[in-house]
Amino acid sequence: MNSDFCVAVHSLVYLKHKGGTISSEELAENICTNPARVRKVMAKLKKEGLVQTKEGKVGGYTCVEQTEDITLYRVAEALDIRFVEASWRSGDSDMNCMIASGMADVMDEIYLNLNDICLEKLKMVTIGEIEQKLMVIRAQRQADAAVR
Amino acid sequence: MNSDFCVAVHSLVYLKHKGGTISSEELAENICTNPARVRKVMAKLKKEGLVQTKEGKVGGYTCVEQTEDITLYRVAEALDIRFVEASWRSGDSDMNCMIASGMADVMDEIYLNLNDICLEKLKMVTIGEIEQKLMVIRAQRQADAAVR
DNA sequence: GTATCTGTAAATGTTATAGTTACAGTAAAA
DNA sequence: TTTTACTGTAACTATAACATTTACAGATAC
Repeated sequence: MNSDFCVAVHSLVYLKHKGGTISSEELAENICTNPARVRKVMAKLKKEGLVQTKEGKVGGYTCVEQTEDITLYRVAEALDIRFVEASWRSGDSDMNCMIASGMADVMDEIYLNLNDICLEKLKMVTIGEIEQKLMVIRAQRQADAAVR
Repeated sequence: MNSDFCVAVHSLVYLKHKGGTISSEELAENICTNPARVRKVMAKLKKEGLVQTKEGKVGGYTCVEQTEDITLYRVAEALDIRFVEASWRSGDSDMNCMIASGMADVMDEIYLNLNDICLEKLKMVTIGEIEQKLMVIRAQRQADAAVR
């Protein structure tokens, strides 16, 4: 699995938290990657209406105004992420063997099924929740530091 | 995700279906990979008692006799497979930013959670069921061919 | 003792993934 | 209207993960 999903989620949390219009360079710096990669990922999010973009000077990315929170499911769908997938397939459909000829399809089906379960689970997680979780983590860290 | 899981499941189905002792070379041929890879995977299955091995002449691998069927969960555990995992982590724990410093951990937790769900699901799938599914597929193919 | 297997490691190819560079198109601002 | 600072996108390079190949020590049947 490639990590575009991380880039997308990280970007969305950052946009939501900071507010306003933010460039691919600033996002890339925070994510620790390069601006071109960020732009590639964000372009897909835009296509699905999860962010707004603005070209030209003072351009960048902004959160779409919305009452409801974006789920990670929508992010995954926008990027067409496959969480569970095997690039390699065993056997060969041309072989004259029930197992060798059918195994790859059976495994693909299993992986597809697992992937669907993951997507379903991600309907329960939102960008807002992740932002909150990060705030809690920070608070804990500060509390720990104060004790020392 | 590497595809050792495919190799393991394919091998187990083959062993169960054919019966007897089978060499890594025969398994590799059916799976369409190389014997060394098969042996590496099978060694882990042996460690967890999912197959028996025999070295020397007339050696090879055999199904463990068992009343109950092996679940794919046990196979995944034996190989220590991570179905959902990102090799790449965004941000940097040393950065002075709540998001950049905490994001990787939050994402890891999400992936770990998804992985657990997948494992749980695989408790519901057995080697025997896959064997049966392959037999059904073959029967369908033969029926289709007869009609033509 | 020889043949044939497993177990394992080291070296090599191959493919997927991330990074880099570059440039056309767009829009604000000088 | 020219400059500046962005996005969008493509082509190329670097790196890391993955699979293959080769090799050989150890085990066991014949």
